Amino acid sequence: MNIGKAAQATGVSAKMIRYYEAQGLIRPADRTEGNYRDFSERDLNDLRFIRRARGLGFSIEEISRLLSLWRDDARPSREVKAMAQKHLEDLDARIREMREMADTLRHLAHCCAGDDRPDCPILSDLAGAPTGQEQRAD
Amino acid sequence: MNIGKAAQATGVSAKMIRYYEAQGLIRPADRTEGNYRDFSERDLNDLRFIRRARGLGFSIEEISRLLSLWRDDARPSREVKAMAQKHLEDLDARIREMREMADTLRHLAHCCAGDDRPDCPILSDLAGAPTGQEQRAD
DNA sequence: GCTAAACCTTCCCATCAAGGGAAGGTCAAC
DNA sequence: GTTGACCTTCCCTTGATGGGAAGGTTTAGC
Repeated sequence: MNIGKAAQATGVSAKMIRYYEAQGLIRPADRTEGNYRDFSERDLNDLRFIRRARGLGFSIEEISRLLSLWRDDARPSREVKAMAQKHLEDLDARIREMREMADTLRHLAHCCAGDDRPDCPILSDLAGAPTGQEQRAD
Repeated sequence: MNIGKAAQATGVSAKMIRYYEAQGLIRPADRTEGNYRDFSERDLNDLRFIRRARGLGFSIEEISRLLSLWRDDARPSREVKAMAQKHLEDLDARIREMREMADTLRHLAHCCAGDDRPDCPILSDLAGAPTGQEQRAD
């Protein structure tokens, strides 16, 4: 199966398949006489695994490790769980940060008249005016 | 005030100050005889504005527009509010995505024994096994 | 069996906001 | 007047992804 069909079958773009190969995430695909990549069913399964792991926000490096664990029949599930929990902490931290941004912004936008006049609490906040809502150093 | 002092005074690194200047976000700073950048109080205020706007997640391009509005005494606050709301939508969308990832991952990690045995619902999910929790195409 | 289109290959470039580091010029303290 | 701390510009790297060029291969139509 050539790269275009493999891309269609897995939902991973041809570009990204080549990139994953270059990064050593997947083994180099077989080649046809004409030097076209030739993907096996197993290759497709790896690509689908990668697509799902990307969908959960794992980095290429983390996915590389997850693939090794997946292929290792003697893996301790402890290791997989530890990776998941570490990634979960990262996600939660980033969500928290973004929620703080969003909450601040929501408050400021709510306080802004949004009309023809220039007075704007959003700009006042960015300019450093105290509002009772700015982030304090804890 | 030279770039090091300006960086300290504003919380924006010297690297980033030069970058913002190169990107046209701030006007080119004055120069001393020795070709050092020389920042005025007004420059510092611009840098602080940028730092706060970055803290709310605005992109360089958006900040460029916000700075123009800030400097324009005749701005309609409507424009600022519209920018804030657009950015807020982006933030909320990204938060939603990440929360879906985190929730899925939390469930999978919760279901994983995390011991010496190889059985692992996290890997099973990534490998495509149905779990009742995977994301469906709506 | 030829031709054109569709596909593949590699290689380089861009994104975005930041940092690293080299080579060389300037300034300040002692 | 030397030394060390600072500044300057320039280029490279990050991470995951896409764009596009130049050129080779395969396939479908005739």
